[in-house]
Amino acid sequence: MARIKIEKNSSRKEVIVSKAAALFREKGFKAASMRDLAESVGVEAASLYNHIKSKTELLHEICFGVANRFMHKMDEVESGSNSAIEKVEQLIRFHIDEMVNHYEEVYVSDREWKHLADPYLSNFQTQRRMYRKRFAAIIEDGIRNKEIKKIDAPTAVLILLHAIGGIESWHRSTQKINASNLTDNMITILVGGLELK
Amino acid sequence: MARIKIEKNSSRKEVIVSKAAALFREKGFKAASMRDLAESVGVEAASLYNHIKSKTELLHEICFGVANRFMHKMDEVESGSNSAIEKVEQLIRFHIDEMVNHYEEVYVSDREWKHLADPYLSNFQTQRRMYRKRFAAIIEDGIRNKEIKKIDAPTAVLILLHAIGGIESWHRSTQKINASNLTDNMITILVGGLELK
DNA sequence: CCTACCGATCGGTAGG
DNA sequence: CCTACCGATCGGTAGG
Repeated sequence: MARIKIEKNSSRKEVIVSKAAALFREKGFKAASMRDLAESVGVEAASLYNHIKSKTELLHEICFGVANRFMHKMDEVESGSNSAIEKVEQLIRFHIDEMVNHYEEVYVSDREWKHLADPYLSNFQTQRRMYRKRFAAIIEDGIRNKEIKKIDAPTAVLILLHAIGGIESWHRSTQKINASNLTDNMITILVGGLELK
Repeated sequence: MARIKIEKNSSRKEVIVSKAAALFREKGFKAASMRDLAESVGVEAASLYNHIKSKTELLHEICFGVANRFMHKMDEVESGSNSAIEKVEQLIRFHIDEMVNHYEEVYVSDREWKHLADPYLSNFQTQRRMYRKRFAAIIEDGIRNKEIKKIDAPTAVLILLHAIGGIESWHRSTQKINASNLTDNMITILVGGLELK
């Protein structure tokens, strides 16, 4: 009985977090009100607080959910035995996959993290900085191995991440064909620009 | 006398718009209050309304100021007699220049335009769509001329614009050397990926 | 999960 | 350019 209740509560919370992500993406964190969210969930605003502690808690859940997935992927890619250029392509494909399948959450964690409160804010910023450093280290490996052009690795990382994260049409192309087309174009343009000729 | 007063007012307004851009960039449009802005200008909140009509008017000024500059540059580039790849490079350099010299305004017009009210909102969206179409048309010319790889032009435009617009470190590198380094890297990575080998 | 409600803050106005 | 102030809306709580 208690077990079932916990499960019900946590799935209810997941629904709220997911609806919050959609709302925060559409209106921005500050402009989205808890009354908006309540309406989209189908309850009164006060009822939301039986499942969550605060509005910012919703933002934590979204931002760290995304950050954790990226960190785990980075662990996986780093420990693999692929070439640097293959690792870069793996990461690009993962980012695209995240944009296609978790568009709202990724978008929000990318553009609304500034509204996190401070123990979480600096934690998030640190994770972000580390992720980028590890990504740049892979590119630097590739430069040393003569797989990748001699470019500034941190700049290349920013270009890759923003190029992918900026495309708003990912979520419109849930049709796998379109997403796959977009992905191929992306890789051609981005990796084509990186590969040693 | 009247002349001088008008000039004083308009320069006062320019200061307010500029301070607003810095504040909107830092906190986001919704989270930045008119009281914050008043403090940064050095007056009481109510006094701002002798120079501006509303908070959203500030956003109009910022967004359309940027949009107009981009449109004029596009006119200039289009009417030139350079090759397609040269035109693309001109536009990239202009975007970078805008990021270095008008960071706050460009950042805000890029990420806070959603908060425009509706006659302005759709106008802005249309201008944006048109700019991207004209940019894509240049790339398509380049593809036809065999200057540029056969890629999807609209996707390439989004990649270019977001790659440049996403770099937060532009404004930290007002030292011309750093900006120039960043620019060269950018061109190498982006155009290098576009040029026909 | 709801009704009822609170204190804080917001954009903006009146009047001088 | 300021003081004084308004109505609306916000995140969140009490109590059931």
